[in-house]
Amino acid sequence: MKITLKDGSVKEYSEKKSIYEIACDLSEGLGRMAACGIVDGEIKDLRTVLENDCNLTICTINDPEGLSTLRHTTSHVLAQAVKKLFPEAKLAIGPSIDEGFYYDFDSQSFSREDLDNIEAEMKKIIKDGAELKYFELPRAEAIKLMEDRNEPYKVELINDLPEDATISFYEQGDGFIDLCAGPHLMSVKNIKAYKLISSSGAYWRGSEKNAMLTRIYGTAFPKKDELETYLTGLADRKNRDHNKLGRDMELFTTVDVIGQGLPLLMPKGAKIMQTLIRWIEDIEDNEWGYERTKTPLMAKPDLYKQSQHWYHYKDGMFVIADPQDPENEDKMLALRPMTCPFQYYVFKATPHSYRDMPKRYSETSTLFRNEDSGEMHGLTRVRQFTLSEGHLIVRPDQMVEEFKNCLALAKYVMETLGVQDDVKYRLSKWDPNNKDKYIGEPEVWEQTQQHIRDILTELEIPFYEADGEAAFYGPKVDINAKNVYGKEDTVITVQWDEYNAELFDMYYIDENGEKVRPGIIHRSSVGSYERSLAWLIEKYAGKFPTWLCPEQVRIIPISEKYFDYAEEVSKEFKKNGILHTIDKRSEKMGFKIREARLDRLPYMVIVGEKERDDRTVSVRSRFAGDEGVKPLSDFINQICEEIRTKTIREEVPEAEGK
RNA sequence: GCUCCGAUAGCUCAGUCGGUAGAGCACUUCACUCGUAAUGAAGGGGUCGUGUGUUCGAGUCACAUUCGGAGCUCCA
Repeated sequence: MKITLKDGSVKEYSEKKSIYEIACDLSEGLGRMAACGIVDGEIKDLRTVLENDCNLTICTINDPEGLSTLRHTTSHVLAQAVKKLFPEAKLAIGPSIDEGFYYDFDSQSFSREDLDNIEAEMKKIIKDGAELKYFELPRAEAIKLMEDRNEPYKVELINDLPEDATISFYEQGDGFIDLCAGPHLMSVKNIKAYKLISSSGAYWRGSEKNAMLTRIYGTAFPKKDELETYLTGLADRKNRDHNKLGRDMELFTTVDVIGQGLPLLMPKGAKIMQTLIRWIEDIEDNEWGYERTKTPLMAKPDLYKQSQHWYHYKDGMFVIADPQDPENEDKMLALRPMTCPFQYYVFKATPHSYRDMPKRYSETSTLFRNEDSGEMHGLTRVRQFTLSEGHLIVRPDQMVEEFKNCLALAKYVMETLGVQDDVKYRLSKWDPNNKDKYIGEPEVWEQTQQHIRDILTELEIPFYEADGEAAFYGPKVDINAKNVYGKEDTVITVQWDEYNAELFDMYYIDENGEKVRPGIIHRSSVGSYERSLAWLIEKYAGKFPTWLCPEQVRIIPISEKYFDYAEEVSKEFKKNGILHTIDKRSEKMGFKIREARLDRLPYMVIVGEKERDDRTVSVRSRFAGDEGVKPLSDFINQICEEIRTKTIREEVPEAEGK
């Protein structure tokens, strides 16, 4: 057989050989480092025996495929260690994931101390350096083996495998056997750097109807220093956690008697949000053709019944009963969980000619959703939030163009905020296997999904597709960003809706005087302001671009002798809309500078005798350190320009401090 | 909603075997009037998240509850 290698060279063998044997044949080092193979594009275990001509890439633990093999094998070592220390634990599954691996057990929960003990046990196992042995069994024997070993979850997994599936196992060390499709390293001795990160609960097979298992998360790397780098990075990332930093910086707080998911924005956080809201409202109305609406925060249930939300999300709504007549549904009100139907009724209030289309409505809209108690997180998932929520009522021939415009607005907003490279676009589709969750016809879903696919392709926006992520009335583009914990949040969404115009009997009059159903685009431009603020805190680690800072300059008088001049400077700043304070505390300048730095201020101006006499300021910034003495008017021009253009100046890290 | 962890001064945290609460920073006052990352001194501040129980006695033990955190599940 002829084996074509990655570099294009061809190796010929007269008899069949395993990938491992070929790796060893190529070089002893490669044999030692090999983790898995890619045969004609498919990832294969090293033990796979090749008989026919094929393309073969041999991956080491330094390749992405090899790294996940390493992690997968580490998860087996973890399972072996857990079985040794906690023989009662039942094995569930243990795959490699993005940044490591996990293994689920049906067992007691594990404390940090338990994890440390398990890690120590893993060390012993690795030191023993067992080989992993691969074997296959017919279904009945496989089930028997797992039943004998009292592993009910494995039995269930085998039972659910398709008729023709190969049922494979790996055995290592003193009789540890796991049902597993592989691939795996040849031996556990190649595991050099690993760490158990945390333990938590996870549902068996990802369904809340099933038992809660105990999951252990861990990670593994080819080398110790790579592991160290990862762990340090993990800690650094958590230092940016908006939920910690936002509280430290006095942007928001929570109060137990106010309730879960109801953060209070403090003056600095509220100022940032005000800056964002004013900006978005201005550009939407003045540059992107939107009209503003202001609609009620609550409505009768009838409205949500008409929109179908009542039937899909009643449990997630705050319903207010009439105190005089609490049982009477006709007198109830529900706080709005979205603005869609309110803006539909704005559209319906007047007749519309085809000439006046599209109508683009936007509202800075406060919404209420009764999220389950475990779902709330900082500012990213809350029970009351504010969305730049818009609905475009569009002629069918305008849908594609307007959808593109919505994506363009989202892109412009992200570019201005400097976050455009941190997002992934997702085409969120319906789930053809779960039709109850969605309204409408399969053909319409397929068609609209294809429209969106075409648009993204034409705009050359990289995207991925996901089933079951659509809104119940239509597919959407979700723009997602990772938070510091590596979880994806949807920050902006643009949705294609073919159904609500029908539900709400919306129409416009075409050139023949006929009533025509419009299409609807649901969209946001920064998404939820709370979530966007969280995103920005984490993106900039609290060091916001100047235009967003709640305090842009701090005036630092060298002593109280210069307070008068500081006030004069302050007056000039105020005239120019520059957000600032004067630090009048009886402290040394060095102390005040240190505090201003720790407060992450973009600018400090120091005023003393020289500055007062010359009407100058001595400027120190987060970006360039000591910027020297400038005429006051020059500094004002400079910072006003920076704020007006929303410039994101590059940070120059200073040697000292945090 | 589920599993687990946590809550002590404004913040970060210590508090041993159950014996009546402690540090640093912050805050207030006073002195100093200062030139690019911490001036010095004095002082105030806590019914230990809340409730119930065990106990002669609870920050410490038990139960409940609220809030916070991680993960799972969910997210119009």
